[in-house]
Amino acid sequence: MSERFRVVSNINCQNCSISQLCLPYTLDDSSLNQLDNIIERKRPYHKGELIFQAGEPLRSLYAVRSGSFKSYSVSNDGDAQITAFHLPGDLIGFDSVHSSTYCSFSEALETSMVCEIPYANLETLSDQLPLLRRQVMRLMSSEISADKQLMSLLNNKSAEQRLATFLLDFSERFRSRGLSSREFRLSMTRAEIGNFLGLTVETVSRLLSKLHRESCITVDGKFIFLKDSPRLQDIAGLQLRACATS
Amino acid sequence: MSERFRVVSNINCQNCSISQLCLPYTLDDSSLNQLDNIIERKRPYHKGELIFQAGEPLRSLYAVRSGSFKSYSVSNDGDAQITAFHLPGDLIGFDSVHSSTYCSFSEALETSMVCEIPYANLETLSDQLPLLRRQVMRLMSSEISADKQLMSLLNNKSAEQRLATFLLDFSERFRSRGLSSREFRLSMTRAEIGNFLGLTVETVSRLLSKLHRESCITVDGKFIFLKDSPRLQDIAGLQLRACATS
DNA sequence: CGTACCTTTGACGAGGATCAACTCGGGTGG
DNA sequence: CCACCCGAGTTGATCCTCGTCAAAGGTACG
Repeated sequence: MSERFRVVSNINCQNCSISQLCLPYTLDDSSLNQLDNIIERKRPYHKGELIFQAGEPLRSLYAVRSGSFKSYSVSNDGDAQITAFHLPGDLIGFDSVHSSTYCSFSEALETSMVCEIPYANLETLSDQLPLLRRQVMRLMSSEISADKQLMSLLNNKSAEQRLATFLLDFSERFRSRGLSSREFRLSMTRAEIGNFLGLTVETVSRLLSKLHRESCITVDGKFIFLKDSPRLQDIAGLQLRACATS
Repeated sequence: MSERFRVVSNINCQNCSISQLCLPYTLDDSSLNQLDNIIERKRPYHKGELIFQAGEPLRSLYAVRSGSFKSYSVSNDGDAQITAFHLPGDLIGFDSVHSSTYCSFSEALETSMVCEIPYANLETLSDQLPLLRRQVMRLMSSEISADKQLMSLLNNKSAEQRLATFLLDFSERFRSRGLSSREFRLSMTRAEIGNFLGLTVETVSRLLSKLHRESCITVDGKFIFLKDSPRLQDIAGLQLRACATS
C-alpha cells in the first residue's frame, strides 16, 4: 500500500475537492498549509446530532465536509425557525461571531462530516493572512446577500414560487459541487422545507404533488428529478424578461 | 472663535457620539486616527437620493451619521424588497462586499449625512489593524444574526406580531442611540413598513389604528408613542415565560 | 392653491393554515 | 416472522387572516 503513514492526513484542505467554495479559496500553498494546521477533523455526526447549541460558548466555526446540516434558532415562544440548510463547503456559525456564545443550533440531517475551525485560531491566522481575512469577509457577505434574497422570497412570493425557487436553489448548489443539477436527494423532511419557507407540511406536499402532476418534476420520496427546469424557473418568478424585450 | 482652521474636521470619529455602535468601537487612539483619515464626509443626501445603485462598481461602504436610509433590492420580476432601514451608526453595504458591484440600492428617507469609507482603504487598513478587522466581522455577524431573526419573524408571525416587533425594534434602536424609546418618529411611509414586513399598506394602517384604539400606542402621522410597551411586547410574542415559571 | 402622494377605512375574496383521516415504510420486540 | 408502533407523507374539507379593490380624507411641497 502506498498510503501515507498518517492516514488521517489524507483528508486536508490541500486536496479537498470543494476548497473553491470554502475558506481555502484564493489562498497560496503556504497559507493553505497554515490554515490546514488549525483545522480539526473529528468523528462523523449522525442524523439528529447537534454540532452546537444556542448558549454554548463559541468555540469554533464549522465547514461541512460531507452530508448536510440545518441551522435553526428557537424564539422566546418556543417555536423553531430553520434559517439555513448547509451543504459541503458551506461555513456554519457566522451568525454567532459577534457574540461569545452560539445563538443558534446546528444539526446533522444525515451522517455528515465537518472540519472544525477553532475561532481563536482563525482570528490569529486572519491577522497574519490578508487573503484569508478577505475570503472570510466574502463568505460572510455572501451569507448576508443570500439572506436578503430569502427575505424577498418570503415577503413577496406565493407558496408555489417559494417551493420552485427552493428546488432551483438546491439544483444550483448541487451543480456547483459537481453533482447533478437535474436529479438529487433532499436530505430534509417536508416539515423542514415548510418551516424554512414559511409554509406548512401540507402545503409543501400538495405543491410537490402538483408540480409532479404537471410533469414539471418527478418526486419519489426525497428524490427529486427536474423534468422541466425552464418551466420551474418560470414558476419561480425568474421570468426571462430579456427574451421578451429582445 | 476658537474653531480650528479646518472647520470640517470637527466632524470626526474621535468625537462622534455614536462611535460605539460603529466601526471605531474598541479602537485605540492611534487606530482611530488612521480610520478617520480614510473616511470621507460629503454633502448631505436629500430625501429620495440614492447613495448607490445595484450594478454600480463597489467603491465604498457607508456609515450613517444622521438621518435614515432604506436599502432595497429589485428582483427579476421588477418588484422592490426593502431589506433594511438604517439609523445613525449603522453600516451600509456589507451585502455587496463579496461582489465587485453593489447588489442593492440605498436611498435617503430624509435629509441625511453619511461617512463614506472607501472599500480599498478599509481593506488595507484592516490588514494593519486587527481590532478594526474584528469590529468589521462583529458588525457583519450582527447583520447576519439580525437577518435570521427577521426571517423567523416573517415566517411564523402574524401581521400584528410583526408590526409590534417592528415598533419595539425601533424603540430599542432609538434607545441605544440616546434617544427616547417611548416616543419617536418613523421616517418611512406605511407602504415602506409594509414592504419590509411583508404586509400591505392597508394592513399596516389598520393595525396601527387598532393598537391606537386599544391604547397600546398613540399614532400621530409618523410620530409613535408607546403607551403600553409591556403589552406591545406581549403582542409581539416576547412572552415573559420566565415570569410564568417563577 | 393645486396636485400628487400618503393614509385611512370598508367590503370582499383567495390563498394557505388548520383539522382530520388515511397510507406508507422502517424499526422494535414478542 | 409477524404484529405493532411511530413518524413521515399525502389528500380532502373547512376556516380565517390578510390581500385586493375601491373611495374618501389628509398632508406636503412646488
